[in-house]
Amino acid sequence: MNISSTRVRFAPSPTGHLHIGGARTALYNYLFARRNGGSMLLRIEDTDRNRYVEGSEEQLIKDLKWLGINWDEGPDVGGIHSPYTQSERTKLHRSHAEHLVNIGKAYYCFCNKARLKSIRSGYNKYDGHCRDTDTNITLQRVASGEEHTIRFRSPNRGTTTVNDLIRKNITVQNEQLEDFILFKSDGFPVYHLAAMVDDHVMGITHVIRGEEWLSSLAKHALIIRAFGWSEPVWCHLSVLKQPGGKGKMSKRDAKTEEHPDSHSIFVHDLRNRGFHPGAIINWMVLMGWSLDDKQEDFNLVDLEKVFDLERINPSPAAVNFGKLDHFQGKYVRQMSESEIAANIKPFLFKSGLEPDDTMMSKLVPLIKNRIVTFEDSVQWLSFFFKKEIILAPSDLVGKKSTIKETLVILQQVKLTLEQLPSLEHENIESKLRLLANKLDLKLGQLLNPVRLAISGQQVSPPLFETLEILGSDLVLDRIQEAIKLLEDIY
RNA sequence: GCCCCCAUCGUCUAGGGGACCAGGACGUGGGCCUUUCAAGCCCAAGACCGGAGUUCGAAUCUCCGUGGGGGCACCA
Repeated sequence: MNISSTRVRFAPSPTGHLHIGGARTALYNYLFARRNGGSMLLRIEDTDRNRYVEGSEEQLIKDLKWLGINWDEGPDVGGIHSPYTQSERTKLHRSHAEHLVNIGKAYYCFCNKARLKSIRSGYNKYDGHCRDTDTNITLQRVASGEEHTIRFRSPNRGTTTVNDLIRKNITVQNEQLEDFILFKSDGFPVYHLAAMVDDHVMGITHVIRGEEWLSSLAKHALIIRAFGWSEPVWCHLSVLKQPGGKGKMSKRDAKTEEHPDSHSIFVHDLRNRGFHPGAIINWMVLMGWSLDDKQEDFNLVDLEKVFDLERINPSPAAVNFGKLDHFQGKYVRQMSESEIAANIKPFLFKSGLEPDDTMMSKLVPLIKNRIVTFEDSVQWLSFFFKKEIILAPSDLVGKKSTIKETLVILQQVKLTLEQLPSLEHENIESKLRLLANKLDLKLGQLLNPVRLAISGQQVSPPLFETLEILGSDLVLDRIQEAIKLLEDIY
């Protein structure tokens, strides 16, 4: 085994759905590991039993895999450092906490929550009440089963300096630190201890995580130094901000009047909306990282070759859903038509439409430049499948037109189409162009009532192809229906 | 209240003392194309947070403001 090779981890807590902030952290870890020929681990940090959400671990794994982010070791695939679920490692954490007590770097604390609450009042730090109690006494109290925690003995003078890869040296005054808890009275470790122990034992070389950890970085470095271990390379990613750039990205669906182009920040919602994982990856990777001033289109394979921690931008990035749409549209346009068909199908079925493959192969070319998400296909195509379409007669009449004119147009078009042996779009086009000419109308003026009559919509895929696919029975029926409606109000 | 981080077009960013009256992308406005809507192509508007300092020279280095963000638990 090459013990010097790069090892990174994504270590989420199973408290809810994966959102794009977490996904982006996972992505950066994954890419960095692949770039360096190293290993990526997934570790579930579930030491807070109160916040545990049933099923979220499975969902998280599903979402990551869907995005194409994989790992070499983890709770689902195992590995030489199993288990990868933190709550199953508490014995290890406990023994490490006790070791710190033995070497004088930590101590048992018997203060109850009521007392802590009373001394804290506001932002006061722990007063060190149990810090200097005689060891023989504390050991006895622990042995007798008295409820206790283990606290880290923080230095109260001097400074602690830690180096972050993209932020350089970060120095804190030690007097700012308190004797924080390493091990809780419920028998579980606190994150600070558990993560550092696991990272060390699992051979993690680079810790790439969110900015929210920056303020406890000194604690983590102090723990590692107390054990006498060497530190990983630290790399703290900035947070993601709301679309407008004001405030932290919020978990609620951000689609509002202010941000009409917004989407949910949860990966599984994006998936259900019909986004392609590749588009999401391309979009996410650029929030806080760039290669240069030339290339913005990347797929996972590209990124695995060029991703670099040094080019991460430390300043917070606002989420821009418009750009997600852009990458998604681009993705669709470069996909093959059969691929698009395969992606669209589930959405059509979900809406109760039942396309077969030959139908799909005719339809996809008409909409592939018009859809953004795969879900969009539903509104473009549903009138092809419905038995009846709902029409308001007034919609049939264009703004600059009259009921009479519209009626004439529809009647003439119907007549023209009836005379065709079969509906082929080239043929329809030449005949209707002639008709427009004859009636002294622009082609658009002639076509719009027809579009409405057969689709029920102001906008539709290109009309001539649409008529061909619909077939003459349906087309003539719908035009006749529209004529009837107009006659009723005329 | 205290600590820490960050600061280039509306947004994502390039830039790392002279190559910058600051480049690209999304979005926006306009044009071309056109049967609607798109797609595509072309054009345009649009930024170095403020103030000191260092320097022959500052978007770039330093300091101070200001603004934004993160954190200060027997949460992660």
